[in-house]
Amino acid sequence: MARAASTPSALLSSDLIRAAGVKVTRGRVRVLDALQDARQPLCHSEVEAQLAGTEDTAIDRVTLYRILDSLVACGLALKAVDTRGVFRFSIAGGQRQHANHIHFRCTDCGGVFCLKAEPPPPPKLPRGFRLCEVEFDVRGTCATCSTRSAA
Amino acid sequence: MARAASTPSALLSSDLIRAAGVKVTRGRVRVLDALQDARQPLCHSEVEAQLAGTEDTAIDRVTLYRILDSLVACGLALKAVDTRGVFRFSIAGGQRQHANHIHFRCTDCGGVFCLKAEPPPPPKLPRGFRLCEVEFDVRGTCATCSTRSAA
DNA sequence: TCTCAAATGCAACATTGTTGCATTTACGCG
DNA sequence: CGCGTAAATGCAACAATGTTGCATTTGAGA
Repeated sequence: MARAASTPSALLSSDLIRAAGVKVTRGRVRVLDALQDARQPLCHSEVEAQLAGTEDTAIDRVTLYRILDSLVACGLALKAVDTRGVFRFSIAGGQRQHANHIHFRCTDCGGVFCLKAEPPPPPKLPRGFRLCEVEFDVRGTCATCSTRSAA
Repeated sequence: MARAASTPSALLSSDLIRAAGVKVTRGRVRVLDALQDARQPLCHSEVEAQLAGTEDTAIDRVTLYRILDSLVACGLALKAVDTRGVFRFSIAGGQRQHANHIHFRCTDCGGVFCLKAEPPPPPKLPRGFRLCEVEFDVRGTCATCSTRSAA
């Protein structure tokens, strides 16, 4: 059970969605809950799998794509491409919580893991260049994929 | 005509391929030529389009995928994902020149600039994780785009 | 020249994502 | 509370990208 009834997250999700100015639907709440429960960005199929674990009715594949895009459009989620070329979605945390740590990207499963180390300061830029964002990515194989390929 | 007969690149391509330890085939030479002529990484369809501009026979779609992967496997090309989730291929310059510096990616024009600073050492990974590659990307606007947007 | 592993071409398939359209639903309003 | 409407959903079909299996061709070493 990904989200226990004791946690008030369901309320929070619907509030967030309402505050974002879009309709509060069961599908959006469930998807946003799933993204919040996840500790790493999820791709479409992973969200689908998460929801399938619920006893609730399954969400249509296309609808899920549209829900994810709508969450991105209204600023509640972030969309990024993983190393396999698949889109992954994560909750858009309040204040750019992805600014201050390093991402490990598994080249096998495409998973993204947040390392605890903080990224080094940005280097000097050539004259006229304007800095916007710094991203420190480490690529390799995660523990699961490493053991599987070693077998 | 992407590659004039006066340039010795065709020879160079075949030499590179031979030196890489794989068979020198017309397809590999043509694809490597196309990648060398390109000033940006090309995706599968773009390489296909380039080759279609030749009067030579077209290369099969699947074969092109395999040629691109083989060039990557033997170290002659690099494979990366673009923002749309599509794989793009570029020639792997002489000695892994992308391993030891930082990339500045302009969010306006999409251009990639190589900064002279060297990336910091990789952080500690969780148990079982296997490191493969480290990438330090800085995003923002380049000098040209900065002045243009300021106008 | 001969031989064989590697490369190619073709067909079929898999995965990811999109579009069109009919139906259902959220939610503001009387 | 019931209505009306725009948004959201479900379904089918399609599009783009990439992969697998297998028969045939070819590069290159003996």
